[in-house]
Amino acid sequence: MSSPITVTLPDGSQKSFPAGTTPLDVARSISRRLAEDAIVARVNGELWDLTRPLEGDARVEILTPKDPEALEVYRHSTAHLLAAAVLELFPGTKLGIGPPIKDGFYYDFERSEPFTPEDLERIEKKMWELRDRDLPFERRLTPKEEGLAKYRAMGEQMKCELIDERADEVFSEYTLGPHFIDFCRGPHVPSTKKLKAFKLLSVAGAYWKGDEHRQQLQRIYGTAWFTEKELEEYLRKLEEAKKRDHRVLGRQLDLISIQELAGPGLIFFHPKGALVRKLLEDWMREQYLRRGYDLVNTPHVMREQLWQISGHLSHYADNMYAAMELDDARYRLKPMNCPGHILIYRDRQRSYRELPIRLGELGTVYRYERSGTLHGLFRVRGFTQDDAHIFCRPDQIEDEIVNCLEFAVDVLKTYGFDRYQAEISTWDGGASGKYDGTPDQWALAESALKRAVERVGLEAKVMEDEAAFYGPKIDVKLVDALDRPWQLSTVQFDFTLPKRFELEYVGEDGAKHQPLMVHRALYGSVERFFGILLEHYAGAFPVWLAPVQAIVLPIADRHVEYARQVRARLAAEGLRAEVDERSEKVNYKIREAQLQKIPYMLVVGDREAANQQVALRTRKGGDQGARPLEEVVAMIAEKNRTRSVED
RNA sequence: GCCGGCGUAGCUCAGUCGGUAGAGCGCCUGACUUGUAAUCAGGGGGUCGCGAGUUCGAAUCUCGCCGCCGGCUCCA
Repeated sequence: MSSPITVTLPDGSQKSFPAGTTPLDVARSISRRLAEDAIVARVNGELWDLTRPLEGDARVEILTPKDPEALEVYRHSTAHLLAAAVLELFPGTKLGIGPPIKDGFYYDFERSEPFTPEDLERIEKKMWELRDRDLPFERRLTPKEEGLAKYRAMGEQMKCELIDERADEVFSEYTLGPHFIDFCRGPHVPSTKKLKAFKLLSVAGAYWKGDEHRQQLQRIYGTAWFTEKELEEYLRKLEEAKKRDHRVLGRQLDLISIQELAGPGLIFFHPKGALVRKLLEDWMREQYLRRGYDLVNTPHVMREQLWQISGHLSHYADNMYAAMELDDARYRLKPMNCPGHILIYRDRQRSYRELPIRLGELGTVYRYERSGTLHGLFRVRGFTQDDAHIFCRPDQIEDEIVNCLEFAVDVLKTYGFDRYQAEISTWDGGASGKYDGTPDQWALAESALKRAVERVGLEAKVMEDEAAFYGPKIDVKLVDALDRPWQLSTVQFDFTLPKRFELEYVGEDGAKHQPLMVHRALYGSVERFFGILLEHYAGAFPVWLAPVQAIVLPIADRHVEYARQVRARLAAEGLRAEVDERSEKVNYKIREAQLQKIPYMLVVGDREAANQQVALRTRKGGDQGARPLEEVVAMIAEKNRTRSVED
C-alpha cells in the first residue's frame, strides 16, 4: 500500500503523510524541537519506536521526557546498552532479562566468573564508549522457528525459553552494535546518543525467573535519567537515605543494637530506644482500651500439639524455631499470637451477646527467618506485634473492619504520615483450589472489606489472587519522608482457624454458630515501626517521642545551679530534660545536643539566671533568643501533650 | 538458604611487595570558665571476627566457620 496515510495528532488535527512515514518524521513536521526531545511514540495506543514506519492511518503521539512511559523505554534501552557492553567485554556471557525498574534498570547474565566491582567500572566505561558511537537500536522481525534455531545455536537457552513462552509466530528483536541481539518487544530509543545519564550501581545474585531452584544469575543494577542533573539528584537521595538508615541512626543515637553474641535478628533496646518504644506501646495500649479491645497476655512457649491443631506445624514449620524437649512434651516458641488468643476465646462458652470480642496483645513472636533476609529492625527473628483478633458475628463484620481501618488511619496521622494507600487482596474465585473457606465466606468477607474501604474513604487497589490461603485481607501502605513505600497495617480474615479450633458461640436461636475471625496488626511489628519512624524523622523524633525532650546548657560552672532549677521545672511538667553540667564551651554542648537531635536546648548564663529566663534554641530553627522560663516550659509541655509532629 | 562484597581501637577508617599495627573522633587526667555546631595539653585503649593451614615470619596468602552489607527468595 503506497497510498498516503492520515495521521491524527493528540490535539485532533490530521495530517497526510506518504507511506513509510515514521513517528520521527511526524515529529519533525511539527517542530525541530519536538523531534529532538522525542524518546518514543504512541501509535494507536501502543508504544512504538520513533524509527518504525507507520503501518497505515494512525493516531500518533510523540512522547518526550515529560511522559512516564518515555522514561521506562529509556531505561530499558539503557539495559540493552549494558548488555551490549557486557557481551563486548565478556563474550560468551548468556542473557537473561533486562527490564526497567523504579529509578533504573537491571540486566541478568549467566557467566561462570563473577563480575567484580572493577568489572562494573569497565562495563560502564564501555557503555559510554558505545553510547558515543551513536549506535542505532534496530528492530527486526523473525519467524518464531527460525529465531528459536538461531538463539539455540548461540547457546542462549534462557532466550529460547522466553521465546517459547511468549513469542508470537513472528516476533521482534532488537540489535545494538555488532554483538548484541535480543528477543524483545521494545520499543527503544532510536539510538544510543539519546542516553545521557546513567550509572551502574551494583551486582547481585538473582535466580532465573525468581525461582531458587533454577540457576543463579548475576544481576547488574543501574540507574538512568534523562539529565545529568536528575542523576545527581538521585545519587544525592541515595546518600541521604544512607544517612537516615535506622541502623546508622540507631547506633549514633544510642537507641538499639544487635549483639553478635546473642544472635542475628535479635534486637537490644538501649535506655533511650526502650523509652521511645515504651511511648509507642503506651499509645497503642491506650487506644486498645479506648476502642473496646481487651488486653491479654499469652505464653511465649506452648506445646507442639497446639501448633499441630492450628496448622502452623504443617504450613509454617520452616519459619518456626526448633522444638524444646521438656519432660511432658515438645514445646515451641510462638511464631504467631493467634492460637493463644483463640484459647482464651474458647476457654468458655460464648454468647452472641458478648460479640464482638476483641483480644489484643503486644505479643512477642519468634520466627526463624533465613539468614540472608535479616535487615536491621525491618526483618528480624524476634519481634513484637500489636496483634489483635476479633471474633464476631456476620452482621458485625463490616463495622469491625471499618473500626480497624479508622484505627489504622489514626496511627498514620498520629505519627505524621499523610500519604498512604490500601490494598485489598482477594481470592481467585476458587478456581485453583488453593484457598480455604467457602465461596459464601469469601463473598461476605470481600464485600465487607470493599464496603468498609468506601465508608472510611480510603483509596484502595484490589489485588486479585493475592489473598492468603485462609482469607482475604486489606493492607495499608504508607509513603515516608523519602518517598519510600512501607507495608504497615494489615487486617486479615481467617476462615481456617475457627474451623480447626471449633470456635463457637450460642446464637439468638440457641444453636451453635462459628464466629468470624479477623487478625489485625497496625504497627505490624513494633520493632519495624520503630525503624520506619527513625528513618522517617531522620532521628529527630517529635517532642512527645524524643527520649530527651530538652537539655539545659549552663554557660559556665556558676550557672549549673540555675540550670538544675530549670530542669526541675521541666521535670515537674512531666518533661524529660537533662542538664549538661560538663565544663565545656557552649558551642561544644550545642553541637552534641544537635547531633543527638534533642528538640530544645535551653542555654542559661548570667542574664537568664537573673531574670528567670532561658535562651531557647531549637534543633531546626537555631537560636530563638531569651524567653521567660515559664513561657518556654508551657510551650514544650503543650507540644508534648498534643503529640505535635511539628517542631 | 543462594550469589557477590566486607570484617583492623568504643565509632569512622588508613595499613604498599607477607617483616608481629596507625589516624581522627570518643574515653580518662589536667588546665581553661566559656554566649549558640568541636578549647588546649597529656594519657590509656587492639588475641587485626573465630579456627585451621602455607611460611623462618600472616592484619596481609589458602580453607572452614561466624557476623555484617547489596541483592535473589520470603515477609510483620
